[in-house]
Amino acid sequence: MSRKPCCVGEGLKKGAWTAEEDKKLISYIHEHGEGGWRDIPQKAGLKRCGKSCRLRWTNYLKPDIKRGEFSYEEEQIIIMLHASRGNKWSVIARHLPKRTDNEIKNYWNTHLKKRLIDQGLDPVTHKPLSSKPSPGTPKSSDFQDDDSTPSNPDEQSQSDSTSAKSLPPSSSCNLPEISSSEKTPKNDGSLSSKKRCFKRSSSTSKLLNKVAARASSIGKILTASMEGTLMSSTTLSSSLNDEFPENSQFQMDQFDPFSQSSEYITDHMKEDIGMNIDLNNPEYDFSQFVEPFSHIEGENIGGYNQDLLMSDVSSTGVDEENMMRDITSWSNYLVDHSDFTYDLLV
DNA sequence: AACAGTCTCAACCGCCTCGAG
DNA sequence: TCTCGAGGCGGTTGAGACTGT
Repeated sequence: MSRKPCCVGEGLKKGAWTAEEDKKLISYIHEHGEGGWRDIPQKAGLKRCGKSCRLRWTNYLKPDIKRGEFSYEEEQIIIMLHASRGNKWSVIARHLPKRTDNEIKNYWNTHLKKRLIDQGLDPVTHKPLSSKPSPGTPKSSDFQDDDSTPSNPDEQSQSDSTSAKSLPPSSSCNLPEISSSEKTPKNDGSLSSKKRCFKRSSSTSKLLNKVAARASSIGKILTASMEGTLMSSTTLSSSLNDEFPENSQFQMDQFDPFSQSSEYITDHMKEDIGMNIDLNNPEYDFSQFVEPFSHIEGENIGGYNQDLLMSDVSSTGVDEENMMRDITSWSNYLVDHSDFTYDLLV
């Protein structure tokens, strides 16, 4: 069955939108609301097709869209979700409110994908590109075996995405602690950029462990969410965006970067928030863990709640178990192979 | 300063899904 | 059940910006 293109029409304009066109579209939607895209161009006095209007609105003009550089947490969420879902940009976008699927897709293609390649990882499978195992390749015991099933059997190219052998990407060059003056997005992934980012400094180990701790935190939250033990609708971001307190266990002088386990770090995260909890206890009510964070005022990039995750998981038919294996392995990897992570990138 | 090569990302294209009739 | 159309989705393109020589 063939269908005529939706945007065929005499005199329809293409290409970049002008400020005048934007103004017309915004004005019309403010007055009449979204929907009925096919009729909008005529009613709004635009020589565009309805589809173009919808895209312009949803991707750029909508008032609650967040623009600009992606935060570290956003990057990690994208990478992890991509590892388990593949190029399901709209699914990934649901976990990053205020970001559009188009923006995430672009960011992946121009930044994150290249970074994975630079690190010797296949951006599709998240496995090493070369058959020869690299010195820091995680021990096989760090990852589950290959009985994982594709997250989406329809996508052969993604068939390995959920493999628990997936190597965790280390996006260390985008660590939030890198000063903004040093962080030149243009050069992400370039050798010079890497060298700049990874001068062996006193903060390197600290940063790597922060990465691992945060990854671990994300993993725990996702785990709890999928298990249904994440009771509150607290946000992920509030637990992740804030720097560790000054007296945190992540202070450099107390830190042995190569002997930490994710459990160690998680334990000290718990100390940081002043709670005595057992995250490894399957009976543990995870809401108690995230509760303190939910009181932190301010940012909310997440809106990363249980309902969202569960609806996402159920709608995509992802293998939750394998996804969590990946996340856990990913965070463990960063801790257990922090020396390799460093060497790889320098 | 000029040119060529590279990068970024807004926008487009075509297919898919879903709901209404 | 089938058809049709609106909206959604992911892949791709290309203009403009940027960088290197």
